[in-house]
Amino acid sequence: MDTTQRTGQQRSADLRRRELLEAADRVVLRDGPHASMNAIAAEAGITKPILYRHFGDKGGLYAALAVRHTDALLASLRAALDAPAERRQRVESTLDTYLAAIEARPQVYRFLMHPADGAAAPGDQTEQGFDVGKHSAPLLRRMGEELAQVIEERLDVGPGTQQLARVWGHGIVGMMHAAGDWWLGERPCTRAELVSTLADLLWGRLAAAGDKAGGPGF
Amino acid sequence: MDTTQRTGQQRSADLRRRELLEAADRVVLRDGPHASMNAIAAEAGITKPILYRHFGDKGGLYAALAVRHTDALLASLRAALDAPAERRQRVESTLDTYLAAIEARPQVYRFLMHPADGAAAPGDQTEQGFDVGKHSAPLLRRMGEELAQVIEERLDVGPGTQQLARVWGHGIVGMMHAAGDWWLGERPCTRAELVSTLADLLWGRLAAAGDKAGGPGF
DNA sequence: ACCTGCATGTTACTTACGGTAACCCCGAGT
DNA sequence: ACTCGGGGTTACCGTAAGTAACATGCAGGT
Repeated sequence: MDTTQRTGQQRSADLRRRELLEAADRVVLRDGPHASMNAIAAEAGITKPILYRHFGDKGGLYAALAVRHTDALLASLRAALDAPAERRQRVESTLDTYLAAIEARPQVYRFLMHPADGAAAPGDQTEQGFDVGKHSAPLLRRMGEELAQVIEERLDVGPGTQQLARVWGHGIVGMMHAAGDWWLGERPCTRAELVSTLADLLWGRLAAAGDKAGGPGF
Repeated sequence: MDTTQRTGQQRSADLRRRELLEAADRVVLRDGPHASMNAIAAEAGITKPILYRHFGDKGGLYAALAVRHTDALLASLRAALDAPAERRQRVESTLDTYLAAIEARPQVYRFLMHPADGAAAPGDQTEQGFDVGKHSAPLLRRMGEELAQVIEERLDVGPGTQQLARVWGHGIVGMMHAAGDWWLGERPCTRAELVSTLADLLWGRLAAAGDKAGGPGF
């Protein structure tokens, strides 16, 4: 086959793939992460085997979907993180960007945080341990690494910066995630209040606070 | 039926339930969260319907299992949190207790962090939104609330303490969780180093750090 | 002794879903 | 006219959740 033809086929295949992803997106956003391959295929106007030809298995499809959304969110976060402003301002802006994203499209959020679930084939277990320590959604890991890199590049904390940056990166992302998840479920305050309170925490207000009268102190 | 007989039956049922939970525990710890009801029943020396009679459905069984382990872990954490010592010491001790627990029994950790997955019955969806904002494992929520309560009881941060305590509680727990998960997977440093670095983060070292030379600062 | 009530247990089934094998159709190239 | 490859379908398998109907064993009342 010559180059032109091959390109044509490639293009067509890529377009098809995109259409399928769009359809899958609609279904997942409508039915949640438990959407069946049949449902997705039906939404796309085709049948299961085609999905499998394109994505291998359910994990592959979900991974492809997740990468799209994750890339988009990470781009927004990078923008907030790179803006020219004071550090506190930037931290608040990044937190707010993340929270605004999960608030605007909770379904996407829910989907991204859900681990693939389709990794453990029967009888695949090496030794007796399965996939310990890989619970977190890829999105969290990627955000953690991204933030770690920014911290390492920009912050001066003496020796051991690299290690510290990674710990802090994952830690801060985890803080943001957990607080965001809880907030999204209960809505106990405005987004701005949440952002400010979290930034306060990062700014050491926990250490600075006084003990409450009467107790042995916290 | 008179009281004696009823008590006897109740006791026996409770004992049976405990035996079943023990068996389920063994299987889940051996095969991971994907353990089938058949496997669990086999381990207990019985068959499926009995499990269903006792626990309703798979979610029920898993919830019962999770509560056991969660209670145990929370008890340890409370102990560390309530020890008579300086605040920083206590925070570090609590972090270390958590990390030691997930390090010692990663399988349990993995299981606890895994959402039940068996909540979405087909056709149960109210409106078009499913269970947005309830992604986090029950363990995380419970730890967050617990910590929030301690903070609120012990810390003096002026007005709005209650709200702030809950945000911080969930935030700190999330930080601990994400950092712990990452650390458990990559083991980039010792547990003590991780604890110390995280405590540093909570103690405001992020805000206090200087900008790296050459950049616009973080 | 016999029947009744009830918890305990079983086999065998249904349903749903991920994944796959085998076949089909149609347009392009020779 | 003929085959050849890509896009598509039907029909199927294996597994696992959940259930219905049937069997068994042990109290207690008559």
